[in-house]
Amino acid sequence: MTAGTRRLPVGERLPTLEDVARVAGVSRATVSRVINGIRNVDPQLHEMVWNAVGQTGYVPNRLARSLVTRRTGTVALVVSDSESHDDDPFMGRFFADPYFGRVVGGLMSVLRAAGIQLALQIVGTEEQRTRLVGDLRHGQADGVIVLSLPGHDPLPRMLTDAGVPAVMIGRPADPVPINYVDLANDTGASLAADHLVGRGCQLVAMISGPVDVPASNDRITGFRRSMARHGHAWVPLVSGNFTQDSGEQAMRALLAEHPAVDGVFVANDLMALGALLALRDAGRHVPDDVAMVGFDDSSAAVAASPALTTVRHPLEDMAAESARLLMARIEDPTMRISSVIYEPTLVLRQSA
Amino acid sequence: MTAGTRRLPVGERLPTLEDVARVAGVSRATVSRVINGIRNVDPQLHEMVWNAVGQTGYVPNRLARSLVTRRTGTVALVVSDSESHDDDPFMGRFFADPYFGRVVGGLMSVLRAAGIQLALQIVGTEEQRTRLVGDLRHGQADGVIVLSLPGHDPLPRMLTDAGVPAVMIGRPADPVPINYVDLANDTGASLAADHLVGRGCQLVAMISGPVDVPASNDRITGFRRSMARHGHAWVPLVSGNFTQDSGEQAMRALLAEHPAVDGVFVANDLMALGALLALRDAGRHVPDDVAMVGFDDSSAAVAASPALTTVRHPLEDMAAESARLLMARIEDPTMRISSVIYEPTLVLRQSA
DNA sequence: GATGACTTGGAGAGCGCTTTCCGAAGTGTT
DNA sequence: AACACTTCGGAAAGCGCTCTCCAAGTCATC
Repeated sequence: MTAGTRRLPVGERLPTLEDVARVAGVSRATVSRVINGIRNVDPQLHEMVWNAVGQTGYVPNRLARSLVTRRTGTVALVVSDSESHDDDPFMGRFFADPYFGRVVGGLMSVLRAAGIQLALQIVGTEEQRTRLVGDLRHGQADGVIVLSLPGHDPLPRMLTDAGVPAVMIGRPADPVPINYVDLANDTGASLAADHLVGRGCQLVAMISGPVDVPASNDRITGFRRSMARHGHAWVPLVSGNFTQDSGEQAMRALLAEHPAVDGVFVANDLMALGALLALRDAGRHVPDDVAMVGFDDSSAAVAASPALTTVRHPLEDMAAESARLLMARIEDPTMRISSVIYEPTLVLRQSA
Repeated sequence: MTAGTRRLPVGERLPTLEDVARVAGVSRATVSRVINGIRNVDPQLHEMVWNAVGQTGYVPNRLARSLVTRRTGTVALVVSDSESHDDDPFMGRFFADPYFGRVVGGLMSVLRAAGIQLALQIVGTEEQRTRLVGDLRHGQADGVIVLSLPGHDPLPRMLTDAGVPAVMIGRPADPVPINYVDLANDTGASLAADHLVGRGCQLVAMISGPVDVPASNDRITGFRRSMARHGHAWVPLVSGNFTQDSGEQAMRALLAEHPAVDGVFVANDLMALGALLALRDAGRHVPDDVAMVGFDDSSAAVAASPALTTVRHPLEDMAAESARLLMARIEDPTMRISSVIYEPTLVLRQSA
C-alpha cells in the first residue's frame, strides 16, 4: 500500500457539507439538519439547501457520518470456524452448499428493505476473532449474524462479553446468553423416524453429520429417541460431513455392515443425494428396497431421483427472522435475550 | 433511529490512540507510527508503545482510520439488476443458485488472505444505483465486483464514469471500458455442439437462458454457429430462466414440438436437471434416446442421474481472478483496462 | 413595553485517526 | 569547535460529519 493521490483525478474533490453550506448561504449545521430531516427548519431555507445539494451533487460521506453517529448501516455476517485456517478447502465447499445461499437470501430479503448492507467475514484464527470483536466494539458494524461451524466456538461468548448485538443462526454449542434462531432439529428427526417406522421399515439406519455440530447432534438425539420409542433401542449410525461424497461413502459403509437395511434417515439432502447413488450402484431400489428420508428440503431434494421425502428446514425464513431480531436488538440494546425455534415439517415425495 | 447512549454500557469507553499515548508517555503521532510500522522509531519507544497497547487493549478504529486514509479494506460485491425491485422473488432464487455461492467462495479465497472483507449490495432501482455510486466515490469501499443480471444495466458505465475501481464477472451487455473476467461462452457451446453431433445425434435442440443475458446470448450464438458448421443450419430453441423448473417446462415444450429430438444442449446444469425429469416422464432414456449436455459443471451435474456431461465453467477461479484484478487496480489506478477470458472444457459423464 | 416561552440558526467542539511540518538531538566532517 | 546532515518525536492541522450549546429572533401575554 503506497501513499499518494489515489482516488479520483487530481483536483476533483467531492462536495462536502461545507460546500453545500456555502452555496446555500447557511451554516454547516443547518445543512446537516435539513439533510437528516431534524427539527423544524424554516421552509425557505429548507428549499435553498436542497437546491444547493442538487447544484453541487452532494452525497453525504457515510464514513464520516458513522464516525460520529456510531451507526454504520452494516451488519456483519460472520462465518466462524474455530478449526479452519486461511486456505482451508472446507470454506469452498461451504459456500457452494445451498445452505449459505439460502441464509444470505433470507437475510437480504429483510436487510435490503431496511437499506442495510451485509459484510461477509470469515474468521478462523484466534487473532482474526479478537480483531473482529475489536472492530465490532468500535462499531464497524451495527450488529452481527453468526453462522457457527463445527466445533466449540469461542466467538459467541466473546461477542456477548463485548456487548455486541449478535444473533446466531443455529444454537451455540456451549450455553451462551445469546439471541439465536434455530430449528427444532430433534423434532424433525422424530418426524423422519415416525415416517420410516410407519411405512413398515424393519432395520432403519441413520447417516448423520459431524457429531460436533449442535444441529447435527440434535438430529441424532431426536432420531434415536423416537426410534427407541418405536421399539428400536439401537440404530446403526454412520456419520459424514454434509457433503454428497461423504453421503455416498456412508451409505456404502452402511450397506456393507448391515445389508438388511431397509430404511435410512440422512441428516441433509446433499448426503442423501450421495446415498441415493450408492444405493443405485448396489442395485437397491428406492423406496421399494430401501426407504430414505432426507433433511433440509433444499433444491437438491426435488432434483434427486427419486425425489426426496425430506424434513423441511425453513432456512430463508429463519435467516429473515434473525435479521429482524438483530435489527430490534440494535434499536433497543436492553432487549432481553430471546430465541426463536422453528418447527420442521415432513415433505412427502417419492423416496419414502 | 433515536439518539442517545446506544452502544456499550455507559462509562465504558474504548481506549483510543490518545490513551495509549498517555500510558506509553509519548505522543499520539508516535503511537500511530509504531502501530502502522512507519519510519524508524527508537526501539525502546517502540517497545513501550506496544506494551501500552497490550495494557490498554487498544484496537484501532477502522472507521476513523478510513476517514483519513481513504482506504477501507472492503470490497463491495454488487448484484445489480436494473429490472428487479425490492421484493422481487427473483433475488431469492438467485442466492439459492450455486452460481452465487461459487462466486463468493472464489472471491473470498483471495480477499480473505488479503484481510479484505466483502460487502454485499443489491441494487435494483435507479436511486439505489446513484446512491451506491456516490458512496463508492466517497471511498465506502475500495473497489467493486459487479455481478450483472439480465438487462442492459447502466451501472458499469456509471462506475467507470465515477472512476471507481471495478471488475465485472461476465462481460457487460453494452460495450463499456471496464475490467472484466468472463468465460468463452461461445466456445463452450461449440464444444457441446461438436460432441452431440459427434456422437451421431440427428435432431439437436437447445434450451437456452434468458436472451438478454450476455452470457446466455453467447452460448446461443456459439451453439448455432457450430451446428451450422456441421450442416444443421437451424436448431430448435426454447428458452428458460436458468431454474430447474423452467428447464423442465422447456424440455416438455421441445418434446411436444419436436418429438424426434435426440440431442439437447442445455445452457446450465440446473435447467438440465429439470430437462432430465421431463425426459424421464416422457419415457425417454438418457443418453440412449436423447443425449444431453449441460453447462457449468456445478454440483448439480454430478448429483444428476445420469450424471451430466457438461461444459466446465471455472467460476471459482474466475471469481478469484477478478478479485486479484480488482486489487491490482486499486493499488494502481492507472492500470490499463484488461479482461481475462477463460476457456471452457467439456466434462464427459453419462448423459452424452 | 417588559416578560417569558418557544423557535431557529450559527459557532464550535468533538468522533479517532493520519501525516505534514519543524525543532531538537545525534552523527560525522573539516 | 563549528558546520552540515540525518534521524526522531511532538504539535497540530485536518478527514467530513453531527450535535450541543447559546444567542438572537418571534410571538403572545400581562
